[in-house]
Amino acid sequence: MPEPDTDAGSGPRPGAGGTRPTSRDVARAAGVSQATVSLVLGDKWRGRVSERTARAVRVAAGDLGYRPNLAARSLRLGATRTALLVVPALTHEYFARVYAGAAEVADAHGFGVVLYPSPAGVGPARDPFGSARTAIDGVIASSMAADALAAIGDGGLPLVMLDSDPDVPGGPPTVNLAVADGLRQVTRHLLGLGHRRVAHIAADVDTWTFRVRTEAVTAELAAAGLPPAPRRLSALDVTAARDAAVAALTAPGPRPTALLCDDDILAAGACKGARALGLRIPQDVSVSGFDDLALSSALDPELTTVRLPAESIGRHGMTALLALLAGRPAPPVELPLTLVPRASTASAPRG
Amino acid sequence: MPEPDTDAGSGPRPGAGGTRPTSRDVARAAGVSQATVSLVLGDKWRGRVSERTARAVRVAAGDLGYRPNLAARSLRLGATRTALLVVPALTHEYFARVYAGAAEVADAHGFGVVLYPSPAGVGPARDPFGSARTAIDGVIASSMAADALAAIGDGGLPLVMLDSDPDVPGGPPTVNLAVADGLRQVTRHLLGLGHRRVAHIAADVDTWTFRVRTEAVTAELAAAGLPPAPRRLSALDVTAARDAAVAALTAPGPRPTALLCDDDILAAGACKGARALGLRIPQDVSVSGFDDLALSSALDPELTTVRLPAESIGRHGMTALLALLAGRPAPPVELPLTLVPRASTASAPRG
DNA sequence: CTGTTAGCGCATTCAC
DNA sequence: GTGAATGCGCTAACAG
Repeated sequence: MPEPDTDAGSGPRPGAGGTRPTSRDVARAAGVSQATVSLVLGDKWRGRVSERTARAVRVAAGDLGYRPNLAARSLRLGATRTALLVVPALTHEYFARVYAGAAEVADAHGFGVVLYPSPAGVGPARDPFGSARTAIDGVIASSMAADALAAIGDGGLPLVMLDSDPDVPGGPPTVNLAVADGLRQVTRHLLGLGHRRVAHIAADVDTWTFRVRTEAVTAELAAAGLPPAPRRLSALDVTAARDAAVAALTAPGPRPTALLCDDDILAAGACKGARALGLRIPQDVSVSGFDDLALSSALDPELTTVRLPAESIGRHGMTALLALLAGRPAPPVELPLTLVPRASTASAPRG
Repeated sequence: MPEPDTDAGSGPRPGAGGTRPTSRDVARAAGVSQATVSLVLGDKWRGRVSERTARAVRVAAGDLGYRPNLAARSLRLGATRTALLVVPALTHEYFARVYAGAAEVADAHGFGVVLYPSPAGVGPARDPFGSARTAIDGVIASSMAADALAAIGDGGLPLVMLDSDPDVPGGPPTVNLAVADGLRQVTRHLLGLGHRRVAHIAADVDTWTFRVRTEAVTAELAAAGLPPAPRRLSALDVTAARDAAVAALTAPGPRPTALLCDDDILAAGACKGARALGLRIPQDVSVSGFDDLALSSALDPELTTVRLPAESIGRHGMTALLALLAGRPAPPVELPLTLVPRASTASAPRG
């Protein structure tokens, strides 16, 4: 046990064991009333409390280690200044970055963000108030499946959707990535390198973001006068992607010269699959990813991929939610994506 | 203003726009008093409320879509049933899994978990109540630097440390990984393959978990009668690790035949470095990681690494915190680690 | 300029 | 077995 810290002059113990100091304690210590304390610490005393008193209050509060009781404040205000960020998988680097962005602007506005990892993307999310049981002022939902939305939206809470279908008529405000454009960029990149036989390794996940990817690839190939890419569905893990890539590369007919993958994880699997068949990347087959995860530059060769402004979408999402909470409208946003060409794609082999 | 309720048979709107129903509304709807509602929904009406009344209450509550106001409940109970999980980096898969484990047992006990990503591991964490401003009953801190702990520990809140020095005298309860043993296993694995010149690519991070790794490697090599491994410090990213590996492999003297890395990320960089020098893995040089991230099997060849029971440590951490909150002691825990031999390590080349 | 008063929604005594 | 009263800590009205 450490000695009690120097109970010399400095006053009562800061965060010590017993009970936490209340605003009344601060008031007593400063020789003022509770209301004054509230005003001073709430930063709304411009012309109502004397400078001297204000300082006294702050000193007393600091001395006592006073922390306002959030529960009481929330109860009184009817708001918690807390937003819930619902993500399909916390394990994914992308969502961590979305969180960081959201938390940043939240913080600047005195808001907090708590995470609710919706179980496995599948099925309607369980009660968000079970796991992240904080009282919540609003919800930001990222990349959610359609039905999962229902469980959330029903909460009657202000809602912002990230990376989700913006064309739902009465739907919530959305902040989106220009996913379609991103895939157009990849497709054009591959076409520009002379690839004519491109296989699409697609994520087997039924969310807007992945549906759009398939459409974009198809449309862009059609625009170039090419037949639709043979498509292989794969779960979002390396092993499944590996198998999908092997299947794509060994299918009857001429072998694809490029594997366009919905995601960096899939691309990692695709690389393994190609190599397992003795194919070199990018000389024999080009592979492209999507997301620009740390993974994409950990691989060898580094992945050509598309950078997603994850923090930015988080920031915009929180900004939109704040607008909603303030009764202002939140116009839809679409953020541009940039192609990051690296070593995993090269000119199509001749023949 | 909505009409007073009960105009149509089915009753008032569930989660509709206006105001949320309170327990008093439920009481009125069920024709009982507020106290009865509280008892029924709090599941403590064993012999105090009649079965019929209880059902009526539950029906009314369901009908109205009643949700207890957490703020009010917390205020009354003096506890929030919420724990704060402090992690140095949310972007890391490991912490996501720790969270999942903690959330699981929390959920089973009616607790919630909110995350606080302590900025960049460096410097004392900023006020945890700024970002995750929920009221908190206790804190679980994972893999924190020593000084960051201070800011947290001062909160006077019950605290459990994960993956941190268990030998601090008056320190908080700890739940630990047998990190030292894990590195001993790796070291022995390499020695068993005939490697005698092992370089250590170490994380340039001053936390307990990494200090222990270095000590364990050193001790194990000494036990085998070998000189200490040449050590290269690297930031926890692929590029830095690549450079460190190149430096290690091109240092004067005989070339190391194995790179023992503190972490899978470092190992990924090490692989790139080795390959950049024209060395094959594992024929020319073996590389080992630590963590068993998804990355480790995305690489080619797959990494020999050590699996960390991340979910388990999260579960144990929450369990310990619950014990603390219940006034019970939380005995220290140490979880075993298992070596996962894969393709990135092989017999030392002769010569 | 400052103090007094009231009430947010809930869980809990204590009467009945 | 049930209802009426009380207070958690805070902030927003008003009164001085």
